[in-house]
Amino acid sequence: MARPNSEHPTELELQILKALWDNEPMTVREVREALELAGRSLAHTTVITMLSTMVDKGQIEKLDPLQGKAFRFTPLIARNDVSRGMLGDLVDRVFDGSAEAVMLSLFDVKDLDEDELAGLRKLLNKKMREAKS
Amino acid sequence: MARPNSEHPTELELQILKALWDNEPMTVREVREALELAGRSLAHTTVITMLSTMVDKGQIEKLDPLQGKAFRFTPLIARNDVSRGMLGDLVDRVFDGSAEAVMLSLFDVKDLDEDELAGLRKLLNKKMREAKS
DNA sequence: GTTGTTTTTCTAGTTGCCTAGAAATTTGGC
DNA sequence: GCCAAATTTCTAGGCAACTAGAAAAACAAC
Repeated sequence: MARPNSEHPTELELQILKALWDNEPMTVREVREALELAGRSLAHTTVITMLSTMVDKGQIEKLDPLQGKAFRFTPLIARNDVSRGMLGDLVDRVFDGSAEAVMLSLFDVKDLDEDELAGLRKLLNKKMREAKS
Repeated sequence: MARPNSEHPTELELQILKALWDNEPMTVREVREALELAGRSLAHTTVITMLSTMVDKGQIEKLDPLQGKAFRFTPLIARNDVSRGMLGDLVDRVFDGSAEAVMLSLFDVKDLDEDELAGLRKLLNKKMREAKS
């Protein structure tokens, strides 16, 4: 019985994607340095292995070297698509699809001050105006 | 921030917890049937193994049989704590802690109608009134 | 073209999650 | 008490994610 295993990036894949989204394309060495800064120290070969599997999965693309010898990598999937997908998955799996439940938990998770709450309401109002047309 | 238990239940653990939250305590057989209804057919022994490890992890508690021979299991962790923890984790990991980004994605994830949006705004207004005191 | 560095390929191991069978135990029915 | 059925214990294995070393290949520089 195969696991449902949604096609969301794993934790390390996500960290790598975030680095690439911020600054694409990157060489293996650059990715490794970015991970180091993010507090994840990995061997060079480990990063290579990860990038290879991510290419196999179609998450990123391998670009030929410009002048040197190092391949460069660039993301093939969009940040918004990934975050939307992961949020949607969580909403369904944990909150049984209830947006209200998510919102309530969100209040608990982060201690939002008045300004932030006002910002959220602004978003909401905008969305409501859109919904009426 | 709210990050006491960084150990989240796994997917199957979550499914079992949801069954228990809805209807505790439950025997192994009852849990297995609930999982079956949820579309996850497992061998009896598999369910037992899972429940045992969940007891070891402190997620649930094993209660002695009442009249029969079957142990009963009841959750030790609250639904709200788990969902809050998992949402908080996602917010940090994927959305870099931005509640606004979550909200925007939430609009994309679910096609909320006017009533649902109104419900969300109601929640928000209530929260804002609370924030002022 | 030889040397030393960087990068890549190949290979392999560890861990956690999930899976379940065989055997042992317990219970209910007769 | 004895047997069949249900339940639990013990044990084991597969897979995905993550990790990285040794060896090979590519390159820069002389």
